[in-house]
Amino acid sequence: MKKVTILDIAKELDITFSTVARALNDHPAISKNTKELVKAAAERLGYRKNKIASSLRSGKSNIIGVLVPSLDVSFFSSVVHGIESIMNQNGYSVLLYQSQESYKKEDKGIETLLNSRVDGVIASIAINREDSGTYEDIINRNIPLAFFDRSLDDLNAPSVTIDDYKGGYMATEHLIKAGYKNIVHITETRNLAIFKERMRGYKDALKAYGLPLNEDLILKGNLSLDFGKECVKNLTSRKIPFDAIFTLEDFTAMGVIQQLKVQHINIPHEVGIIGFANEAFGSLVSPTLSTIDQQTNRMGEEIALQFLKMLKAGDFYKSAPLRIKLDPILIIRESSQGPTWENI
Amino acid sequence: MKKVTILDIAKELDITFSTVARALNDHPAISKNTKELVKAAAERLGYRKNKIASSLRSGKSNIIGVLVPSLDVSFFSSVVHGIESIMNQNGYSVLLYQSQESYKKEDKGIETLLNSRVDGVIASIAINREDSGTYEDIINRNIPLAFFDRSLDDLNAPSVTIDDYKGGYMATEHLIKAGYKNIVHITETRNLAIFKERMRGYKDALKAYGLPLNEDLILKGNLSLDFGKECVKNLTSRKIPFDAIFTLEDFTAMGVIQQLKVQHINIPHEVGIIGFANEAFGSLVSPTLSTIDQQTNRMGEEIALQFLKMLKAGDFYKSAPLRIKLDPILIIRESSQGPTWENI
DNA sequence: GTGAAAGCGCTAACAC
DNA sequence: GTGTTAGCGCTTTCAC
Repeated sequence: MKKVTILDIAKELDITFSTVARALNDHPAISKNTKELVKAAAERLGYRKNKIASSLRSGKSNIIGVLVPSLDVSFFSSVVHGIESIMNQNGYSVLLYQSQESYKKEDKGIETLLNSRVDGVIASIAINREDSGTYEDIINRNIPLAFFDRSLDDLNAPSVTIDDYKGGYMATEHLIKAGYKNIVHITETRNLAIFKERMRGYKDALKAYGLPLNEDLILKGNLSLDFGKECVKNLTSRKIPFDAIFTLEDFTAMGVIQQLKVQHINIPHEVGIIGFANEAFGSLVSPTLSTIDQQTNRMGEEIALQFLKMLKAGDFYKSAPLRIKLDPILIIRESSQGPTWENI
Repeated sequence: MKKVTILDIAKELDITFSTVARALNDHPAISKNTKELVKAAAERLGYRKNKIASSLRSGKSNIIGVLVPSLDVSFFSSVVHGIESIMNQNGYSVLLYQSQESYKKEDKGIETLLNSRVDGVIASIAINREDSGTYEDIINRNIPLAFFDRSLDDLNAPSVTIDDYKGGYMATEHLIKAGYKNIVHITETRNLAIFKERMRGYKDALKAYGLPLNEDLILKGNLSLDFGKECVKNLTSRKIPFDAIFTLEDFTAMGVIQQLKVQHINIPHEVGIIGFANEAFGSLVSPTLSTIDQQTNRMGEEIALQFLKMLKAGDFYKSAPLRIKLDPILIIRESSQGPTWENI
């Protein structure tokens, strides 16, 4: 099939290509009759508008760049799912880039997106990012930028995150109310605001309920199922008393559960557990895992809608950026039903 | 920041813009000295190549379209993860489109990708697609097309799938060898080759081991956790004897497990179970779920590499398309350890 | 209501 | 080794 342009349609109908262009774009000054003729001819010839040419000329690509650490993490793929759905409904396409949790690849990604002349960028930063670096380029070029979940708050860009502080607080408060007293928190060594916030929530909840803050009960490492196991081994071998664990995310919690089972420590009666993120497996494992839901789909949709507003508004960095914090949702399952044996 | 073009660099250095263009593209005929000067100036002025302009002129966008049902399904997000990683390493970007399992949205997606002048399309078809429809447009335009997992074999396009027949056979064979005799298969009503193949494998394995094929033991519905539960209720209420279940995918298997537990039927001694897909939760649930791994990351990488070959080769539809079938991997866990109580 | 013409920022063929 | 020139297929301003 030969590629057909508006010129071919123009020749076919013996009118000029500018009339064709206008007809195809539903320009008001074109008669209904002409429009119909043009559209019929376009269909007949198998015409497809060349978006590249129109982007070059108009300066708008109708593409937005989405930069995430990795689609292999369900949290991100779920948010991207939401973003693409909404963007798609509004006439935008999504150009995807994964940083693989490396700020270097992230910088390369921003460069690629910028070169591709995306109309905007939605991003969630890599775990090892130290400075705002290349992100500033986006702002300097006056291209809309928005963050979700992991944001750079120094930059004047809007963001949609969940309230991690509140999530940490809720999780800890739930354990306290369930009757647990020596609550361990497992967190990350690496420097990411969301994890710090969760820990801050943990600490404040303890304080609010008059429980002592014991630094021995805060364990730091690199999140993973195995790290969860290690933590349990570590605590028990050091004979540190504890009756509940709040982990920074669900996989670590799962490691904790597995190791406790190995050591025949009853969940939830001897040790209560709550994770964070509401991974799919939480409702399927035994005992089912209490957790904090992050409203991933809602986050994707919310950031996309926010972004569309920005695009319409035009002046992206004039006013203070909107920072939306979604409420985390406490999901209580079997793993934190309370130490009912404690009175024995 | 004003947008800077090769013309600005040319003025700055008092040379012509074509020299600048060549220098930036590392053209061999340009002196090392000039190249360095140009690159330094580009850096200094904050130049970014306008990919849109270069795509328009060269006819290559260096973007490939990826069309999948939904990123909310871990199988697809995992494959897309692999595709993007490889493409990215080879200088291509990924334009993402989700069909949401609707062939209408899929058609719209193909149109969008074609309009965006992607250099190729990698797709996995929607579950309700009946004809090859718009996919033919891609081929007619001589744009490389490749499928993964769910393909349209009528079209002359390469594909990477797993050998679903073999997977079905392996799963069934495993149950037989473990000692189960009355093996149920739960499959889909909707018409998708991959599910039919799994069933064909099931049937052939029974035959190969001299077990009778009982149509009562083949249940059809819409895959879901709830459907798994229903199947168990259905079988037990109709008092149909069975001692193992092979489900078309893991979530359905999970429903089966949950319902068997409710009815206090022991797994794996009274009933053995194997799923399909190796979802993340399989190793975390209790009992851990035997399943068939689909090599998702490998599939993504394989299809991407295959695709890059196509792009280099140039003549996309001249020869018979390569259809790569990856071997499924049997993963044996607790849920199918065999009916050791049967001898009691 | 339609036509004419310019130009978006590059690539690449042809000069010298 | 570098300059000249002609588009790629649209959008958009200015005519009439």
